[in-house]
Amino acid sequence: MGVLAAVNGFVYTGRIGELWLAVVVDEKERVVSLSLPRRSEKEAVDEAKSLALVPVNYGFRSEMTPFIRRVGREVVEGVGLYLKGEDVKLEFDLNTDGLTSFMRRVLSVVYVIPRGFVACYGSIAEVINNPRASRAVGNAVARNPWPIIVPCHRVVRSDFNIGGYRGGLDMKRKLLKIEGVAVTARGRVLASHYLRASRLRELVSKRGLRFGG
DNA sequence: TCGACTATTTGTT
DNA sequence: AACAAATAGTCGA
Repeated sequence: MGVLAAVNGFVYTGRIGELWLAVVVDEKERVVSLSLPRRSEKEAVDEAKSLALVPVNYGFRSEMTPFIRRVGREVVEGVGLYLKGEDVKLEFDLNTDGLTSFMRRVLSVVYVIPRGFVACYGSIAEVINNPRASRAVGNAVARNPWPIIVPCHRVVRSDFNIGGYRGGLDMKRKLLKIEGVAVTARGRVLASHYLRASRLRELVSKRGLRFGG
């Protein structure tokens, strides 16, 4: 009964080493959502489905077209290479229909945080001209349907604690380490990796709003 | 310096 | 009305 029309889609699953990744791909070959690498296939599937912001009528795997299957495979392979430390560009066609305007602004900023850098929730709030909305930013980032592709693991707390992560703090630490961001034993990132709001704003004006505003 | 705690704050369900 | 991956402040050890 939602305002949003449902789309037809499929869950593609694949292995990354011992782990599983699930990707929801719609009929137009756009990525609706993906899971983080999980220990079981079911866990990954459940997470990917729960992160989808668009209502999806899921079809059987046997009904997947080769094109849809290819998108799923490319996402899994891309994330797999990423976790191996390769500097791959994770650029995919995304279904952004379910994003609220606030999430669009927040994720647009998160999208431009470069590899090897972090920014805090408050800085993002500042950049979207809503300086006191840091907590709401956390709320929005927590529902990011495309973890790793939209690098929400690069968002940390203003006191340099790394903050929370849907995929677990170990995963967040691992991702940051892969990108060359040092995390101390106490779970702090070094200030040298920290992007100030002014620099973040410059990056946004250069790269544009990936998800609109 | 560090934790524990408080008031304040905003978008979403 | 309640929640969340927050923040800035205080206080005591």
